[in-house]
Amino acid sequence: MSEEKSLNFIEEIVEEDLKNNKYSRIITRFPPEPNGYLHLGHASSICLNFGLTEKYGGYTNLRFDDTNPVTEETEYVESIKADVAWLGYKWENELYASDYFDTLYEYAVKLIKKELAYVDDSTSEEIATLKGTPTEPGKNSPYRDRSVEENLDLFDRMKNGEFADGAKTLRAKIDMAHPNMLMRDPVLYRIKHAHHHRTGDKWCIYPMYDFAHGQSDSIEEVTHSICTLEFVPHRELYDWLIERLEIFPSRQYEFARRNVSYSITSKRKLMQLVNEKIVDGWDDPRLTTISGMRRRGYTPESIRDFCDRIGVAKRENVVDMGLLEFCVREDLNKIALRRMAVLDPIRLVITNYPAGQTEEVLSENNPEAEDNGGTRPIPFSGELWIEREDFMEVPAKKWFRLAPGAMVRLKSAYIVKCEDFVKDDKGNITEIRCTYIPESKSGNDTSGIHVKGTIHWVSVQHAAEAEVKLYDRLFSVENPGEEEDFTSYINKNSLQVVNKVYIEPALATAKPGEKFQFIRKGYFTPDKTSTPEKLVFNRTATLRDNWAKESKK
RNA sequence: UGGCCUAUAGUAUAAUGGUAGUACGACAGAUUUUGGUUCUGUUUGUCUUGGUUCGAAUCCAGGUAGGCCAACCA
Repeated sequence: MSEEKSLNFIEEIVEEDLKNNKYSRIITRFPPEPNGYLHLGHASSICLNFGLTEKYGGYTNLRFDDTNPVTEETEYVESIKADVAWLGYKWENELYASDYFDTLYEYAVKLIKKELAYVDDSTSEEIATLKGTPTEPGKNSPYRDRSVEENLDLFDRMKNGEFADGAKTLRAKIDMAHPNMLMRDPVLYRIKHAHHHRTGDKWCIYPMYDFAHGQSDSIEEVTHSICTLEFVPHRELYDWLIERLEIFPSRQYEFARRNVSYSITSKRKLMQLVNEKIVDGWDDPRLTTISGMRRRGYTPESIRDFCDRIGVAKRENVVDMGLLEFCVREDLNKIALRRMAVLDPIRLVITNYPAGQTEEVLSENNPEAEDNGGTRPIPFSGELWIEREDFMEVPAKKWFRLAPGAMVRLKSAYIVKCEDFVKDDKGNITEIRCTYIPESKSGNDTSGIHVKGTIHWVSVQHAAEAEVKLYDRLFSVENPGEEEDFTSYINKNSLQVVNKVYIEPALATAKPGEKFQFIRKGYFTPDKTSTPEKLVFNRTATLRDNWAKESKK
C-alpha cells in the first residue's frame, strides 16, 4: 500500500545482518562527550541510532564518552540527557565510559601480557617525531622492547600515581611503518592527575578514545557502532584491539556528518560564541543547538522530520537551511494557534463606526485543524492598530492591501475603505482614516463585495503589549565553519528586538512552550524569559512570502 | 611524494547491470477572509576518458576534483 521508502546504506547492512541471523536484535549507542551542548549534527546521529533500533528491534544506550576529565562537566551531561529526551527518544541504559575504567585497565594488562603493549617514556614531542609522516615511515621508540614484567610494573606504578603528567604513556605495539598513521603504536593510556566528574580522584591514568570507545561498545555488545567519516581510519585499530582482546566483536560504520548552511556545528566554535558572549548562551535561539532550537520554537517532530529527509550517506554535504525552515513550518502550520499581533503599528480610525462602541468578532484558532480548532472572541472597535506596511500611499502594481480609495478585509471583521490619511510635519503617515461597511461582517456578509486583500489588526483600547525578537541567520556566509575567523562573518542583523508590539488579548496569557502563528507574520513562541508582566516572543520562522518575491520583480 | 573515503538537477537523497526518480528550491497557474495553507504543471542531473556487456549512474582501469589521517582530543 504505502510506498516502501528506500533504505540508507546502514539500514541495508542491518537488514542483511538480521536476515543472515548474525544478530537476533541490534544494539546501538549514542556516545556524546559531555564537553558541550548537543546540536543539529548530533540530532542526526541520535535519530539514526535510536531510529534504527525502533525500526528493527533492539535498543540504544546513551553512553557518555567521558575519558578526558579536563574538558568534561556534569552540566553538559544534564543538558545532553534533557535534549535527547526532548527529541523523543528513550535510552535503554544511561552509561559512562568511566563505568568501565576497571575493565579497561584489565584489558590493558592483558595486552601487555600478550606483548602487544608497552610503557613508553618518550615525551609527547619525541613520540610525534618518531611517528614519521604520512609519506615517511616512523621509527621505533627506544622503550619499545621492555619486558612484560617491566611493563607490568611500570603500568601499575603509573596507575598508582608515581609519575607526573606526561611522563609515561602506554602504547600498543603494532607497526611504526604502517601506512595508517593510527596504527603506528597508538597511545592507549596517558597520565592526568585530574579530577573526573564521576570517578573523582580514583584514577590518574585515563584511556584514550581508541582504547575506550570500541571496548565500551564491546562490553555493551553494541552490534552497530555508528560514527562519522573522520573515524574511518580508526576502524582498523578498532578491529585490531577487539581481535587481540578477544572480546565481543562490535562493528563500526561511518556516515558523513551533516552540515547545514549558514550555521555552525563545531563544539569548539559554539563554545567560543558562548564564551565571548557573541550569543546569549548555548540556547541562543539563533544557534542550531538543540536547546537553542527548542527555545526558538522548533518542535522535536520538525527536527526528526528534517533528519529523516536529509538522509544518511557518505559524501560531503551542505544541506540548505531552507529545508529546516520548511520542516518547522510544515509542523507548526498544523498545530500553531492563529493570533493577531501588529509589529509595526499605525493607527486606523473608522470614521463611521459609532464612537465608543465595541463588539466581539469570532476568529478560528487554526484553519488547518479539523474543526478549525474552535474559535475565540476578539474585541473590535473604531480605532485599530494595523501594520504600517499594509498601507501604500502610492500603490504598487498588483497591490491589494490598503491605499487611498482601496478596500480591504479586516480579518474576521469588516471590509473597510480607505478614505484619507494623515501625515505629520516630516511627512510620516500617522493615521489612516477609513469607513467600514456594516453589512460586511465576517460570518454574515451580505454586502456582496469581494476584496482581494485581508489584513490583521488589534483594537487600540484592548491591545496588550509584548516584546518580540526577530531572528535571521547568524552568519552572513553559507559556510562560516570554513572561514579562518568565522566570528567576523556574524550577521549583524541576526537579532532584531521589537520593544513594543500590540497583541490581541488572547495572547496575554501565552506561556513558554506554546506555539502560535501571528497571522501573516510568522510562527512565534514565548521565550523562556517571558512572564505575564513582560511578554517576550521569539519568532521561530517567517511565513513564506510570495508578495515579497513579487514586489522585487 | 603514502594510505583511506567520496563524486547523480541549485541543495539533499534514490535507482543494487534493464524507463535516471523523490523532496526542498525556482518558475507558471488554480483555490483562498493569512500574498499563509492546499492543488496542478514546468524547469534543471549521472565528474572525465577508456574498457567489459545485447545493455553501465551502477562493474573494471586510468585521470580529475573534494575530504580525512602526522593531540598524551573525541
